[in-house]
Amino acid sequence: MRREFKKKSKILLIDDNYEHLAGIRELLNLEGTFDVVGIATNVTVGLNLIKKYQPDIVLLDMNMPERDGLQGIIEISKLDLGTKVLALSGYDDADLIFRAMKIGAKGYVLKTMASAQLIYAIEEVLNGKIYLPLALSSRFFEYFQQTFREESAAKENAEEEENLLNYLTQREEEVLELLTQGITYKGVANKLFISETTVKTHVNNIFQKLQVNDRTQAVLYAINNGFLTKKVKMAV
Amino acid sequence: MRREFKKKSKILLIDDNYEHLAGIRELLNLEGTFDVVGIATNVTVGLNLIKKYQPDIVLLDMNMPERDGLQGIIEISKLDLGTKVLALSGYDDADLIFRAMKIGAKGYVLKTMASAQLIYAIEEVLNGKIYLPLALSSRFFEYFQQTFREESAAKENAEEEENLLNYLTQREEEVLELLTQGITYKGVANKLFISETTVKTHVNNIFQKLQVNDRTQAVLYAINNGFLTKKVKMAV
DNA sequence: AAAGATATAGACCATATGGTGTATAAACAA
DNA sequence: TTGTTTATACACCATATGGTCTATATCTTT
Repeated sequence: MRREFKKKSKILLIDDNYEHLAGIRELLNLEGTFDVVGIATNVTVGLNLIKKYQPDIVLLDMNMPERDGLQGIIEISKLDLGTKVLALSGYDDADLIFRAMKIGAKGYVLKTMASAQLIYAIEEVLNGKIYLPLALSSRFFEYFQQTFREESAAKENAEEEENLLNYLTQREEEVLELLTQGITYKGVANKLFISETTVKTHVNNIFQKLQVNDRTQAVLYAINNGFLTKKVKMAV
Repeated sequence: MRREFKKKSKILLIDDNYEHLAGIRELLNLEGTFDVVGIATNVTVGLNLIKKYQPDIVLLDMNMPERDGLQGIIEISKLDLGTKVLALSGYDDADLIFRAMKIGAKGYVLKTMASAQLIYAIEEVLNGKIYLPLALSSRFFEYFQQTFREESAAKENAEEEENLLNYLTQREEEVLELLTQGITYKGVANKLFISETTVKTHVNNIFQKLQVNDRTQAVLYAINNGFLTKKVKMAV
């Protein structure tokens, strides 16, 4: 009796176009190294099949009515079965690609692409890689950079204009930090082991420096000018 | 006299390794379709050459001391000459790739890659495309998805646990919105054409519903629970 | 018709907050 | 040594804020 050394990878297909669904199944069966454990024409059915058969990878059509592909990716990842999702779509819509990749698709291929490329994509994803064809990654990056361009432009402006927070002394920063937590003067005094009047003095100085005239505005200024993020800031 | 129909693309090279610099220059000169207008071993000199020669594309080494590659990309884009930047690096450091692409590099290639691939990358970028070799885009996406995984996990939690903001009435929301702008009760009263005591009543109800006991905490709750972003929220 | 939710508004009181001025000790810079 | 900055602290006072209760007019829902 022959032992099977290489277990076939379990694949599940979800696509509202049944013709296409059947076509891919044929293709994958012919290929021989895959085991198509199920097909579904909508996400709801697909999810049940995934729970039942626990496929290694799901080929998921993005352009479906009702619960669409993006939602599908989210639902599948919520199942927490480690199922990999390879997104399929008829169009190279940059926004769709971006969102799909962002929420965790392991790859994205067009239906118009050669079957060999689909097979390759599936294999790459099964090997734990993320696969996005050059043509699509190009679209992705345009969108990606455009998205961040505005963001960084805004951030730059914010950093260009002088930040009044820089004038605060060490102690004043500590006080302000506590204020941004909604703590009362008395509370601040206790936390810092100083008297309440001292806190008031610091607070007044903070108001002067930030050119505001009450707590709320000071807190808002701090939040809007990166006071909190300074300490946490990702190096992205 | 022969007319030149295809103008050679102007290229500038920046790399602190002179050997490598000279090597690439040779390669590009042999290729014949490029015109290497300058080479520099640091960003400062490079910037000056860019201003002088206005190259179409800059090959920029990422791993340089002092003003490094990332900073270089930023500086170049600040010149606002539309100069395209192709990042060069010895390593496939995911973080570096991610950051370079984020701040606008048009491509990223490894020094170890075949010269044909470098030429191809340059041509793609010159044609207005963004080029990231499959091996690198794969690294990029791993990092990209990881970065967003935590973010979306946090967001999901925030949305799962019931948001006390949902209990606010229309009017209370209006009042809260004004509070988040640091406006005083009297100010709110004037803006909404109601009496100050009415504002106080609303505010007290808001405190009850949000389970806080002062303005600052209410504002913080609102900010931390997407009160403001609800209206602006990008669909990213 | 009755009950409930909402927006309005007042009284009363306690406390928190903000404004201004003054003062002292320590650390530091000119 | 003198002047500056910083952290500390208090007095005094005005106003803003918050807590609780009551009350009315609409409007909706049952």
